[in-house]
Amino acid sequence: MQLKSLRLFMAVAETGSFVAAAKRLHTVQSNVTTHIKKLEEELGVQLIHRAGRVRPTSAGLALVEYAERMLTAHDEAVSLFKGQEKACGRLRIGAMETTTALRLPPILAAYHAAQPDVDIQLKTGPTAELVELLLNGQVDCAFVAGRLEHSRSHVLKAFSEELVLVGSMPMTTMPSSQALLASAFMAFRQGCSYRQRIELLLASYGVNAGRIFEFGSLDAMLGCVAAGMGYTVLPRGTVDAHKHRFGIHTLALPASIAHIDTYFVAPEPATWTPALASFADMLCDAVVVDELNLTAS
Amino acid sequence: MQLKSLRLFMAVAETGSFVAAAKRLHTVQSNVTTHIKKLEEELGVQLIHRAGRVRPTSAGLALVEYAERMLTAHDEAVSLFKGQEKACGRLRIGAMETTTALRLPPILAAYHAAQPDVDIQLKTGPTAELVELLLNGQVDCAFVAGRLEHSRSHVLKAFSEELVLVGSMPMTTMPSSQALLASAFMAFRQGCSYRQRIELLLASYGVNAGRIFEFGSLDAMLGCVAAGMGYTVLPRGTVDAHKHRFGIHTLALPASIAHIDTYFVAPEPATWTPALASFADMLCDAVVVDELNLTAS
DNA sequence: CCAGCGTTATCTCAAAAAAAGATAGTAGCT
DNA sequence: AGCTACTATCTTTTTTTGAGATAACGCTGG
Repeated sequence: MQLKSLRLFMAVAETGSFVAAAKRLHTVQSNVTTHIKKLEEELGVQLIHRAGRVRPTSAGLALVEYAERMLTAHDEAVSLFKGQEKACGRLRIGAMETTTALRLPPILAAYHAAQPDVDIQLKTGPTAELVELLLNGQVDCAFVAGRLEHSRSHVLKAFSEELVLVGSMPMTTMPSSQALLASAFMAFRQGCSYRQRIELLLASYGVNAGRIFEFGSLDAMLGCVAAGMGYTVLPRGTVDAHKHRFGIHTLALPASIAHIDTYFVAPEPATWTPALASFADMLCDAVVVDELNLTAS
Repeated sequence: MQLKSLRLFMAVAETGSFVAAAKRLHTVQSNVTTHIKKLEEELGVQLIHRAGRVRPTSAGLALVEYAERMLTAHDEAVSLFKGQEKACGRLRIGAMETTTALRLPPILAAYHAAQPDVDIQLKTGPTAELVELLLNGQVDCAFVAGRLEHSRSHVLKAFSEELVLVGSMPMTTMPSSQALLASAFMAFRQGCSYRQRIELLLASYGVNAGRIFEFGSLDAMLGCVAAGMGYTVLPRGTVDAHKHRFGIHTLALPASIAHIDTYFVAPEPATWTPALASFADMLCDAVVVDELNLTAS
């Protein structure tokens, strides 16, 4: 059974004429006859009354319902990829907790305004997990810390973050090695790239990674820091946005450790759905604008 | 876009291999490549990741949903016509009021027991209207009084009825011409074949069709006869079934007028859905059994 | 009842497409 | 680095499709 045959069949059913159906689909009457005949042979039943008025038989009417479902699904699939202007369908984004909290809200809002028909799904997790999700095709794109080693991926530097030490008390200098050793550190669960920085930081002070508590959410983590449980390391922007709420304090870290980039990663552009393509487009523009602003200031 | 290509695409998506997909659908790998490639060209997007593991891209996953809808609809359509054993779908039956009341209930019950997946739709109307519905394809088959003149139709004599005169008082002889002239007659609405018999009956008594009241339902009609409004003419079986309820009385009519056959009519068998085919089969058997019973007794 | 008109079925040929096999190229694995 | 298993490409054969010409059919009006 071919979709082409079903289209011809529907045209015959609607126009009540083989000639008219042929004209509508830009072909000749003999082809309509052949296609209908083939459908009839395939299903073992006469689909069209030829005697007198040309119209669908009972069997034909029954087929109409299924043909409509098939053709509608086909048309929708085509318009998903070939539809001009508005994208539709689904966009699954993976992002780190900190990116989700600070960077994503305005981006997603802008995207939703531009593409209201796209169903946005957001998954949060540490970098390593996000990379895994991306490679398994469980997300369409992701925001991760650090360049993806994988070749054949589209990578775009999205945001630059400055990591700061976060504690419950005001700090002017780095706490002593002993103080660090005595404190707990809060981090996202295994695979978080910020966690590596914490370990790097502790190592640079000659301290072995001591107690590291794992958290799944930013709020819980900051809450514990505020309660004096210990320290954490987070992007300055993320902490600033929550400073007042939690009553926490920050200290700049050495540049070598502090600077971290967030990248937008996705498979090759050739594999993108229109929804993803327009998201990447928007992001690219936003980043360029961002960089211009930085240059200007 | 071809359904065949979509099947191959789904097989690739499921098996994660072009070779396996080819094997599953009994073809060779090069054809799988060609079909997928054609799909990709048509939609302007890469559907399958070839590097490393073979798996659907984001765009491919989006297509999967539509492909499933198309292929499911296709499979259902095929099984509607080619499905062995149980028929499914819809069966639209047209029947006269009297047939519906007396003959159809046991038949429909038996059919529903045999084909529980068929959605039965019953339309009631006079013969002329039913013939019209049948010719317009608004019912799949019909029970009508009198042979259908139309050629290219499947016709089966389904039931033989004996018409009787129905009145509110016991009758031993035909009412006088004057009594008939003074009385009203109840009939179904225009197009009812029994109504023609009433007029024939009156004519044979030299009486012009006087007042004929039209009814849409059997119950209403018998109720009015019982109330002494006048006479009607109906199959004996139909009246007998309601005699006690209404307190009405019958009188045999002359054989020439009394005898009337109900036919099962439908388009050519080649146009039948499996649901209609099994209904006609059942009916045919039932009629044969009926005739054997009559012969035996 | 028959001729004329419009419609569908059939036939034919050329062109296009699909299927299958052979081969080359590529990625992952040891 | 070489082996293995996979996909892409190329080629040939076969099948299918599309379009035109023509025959057959069924209405309709005289």
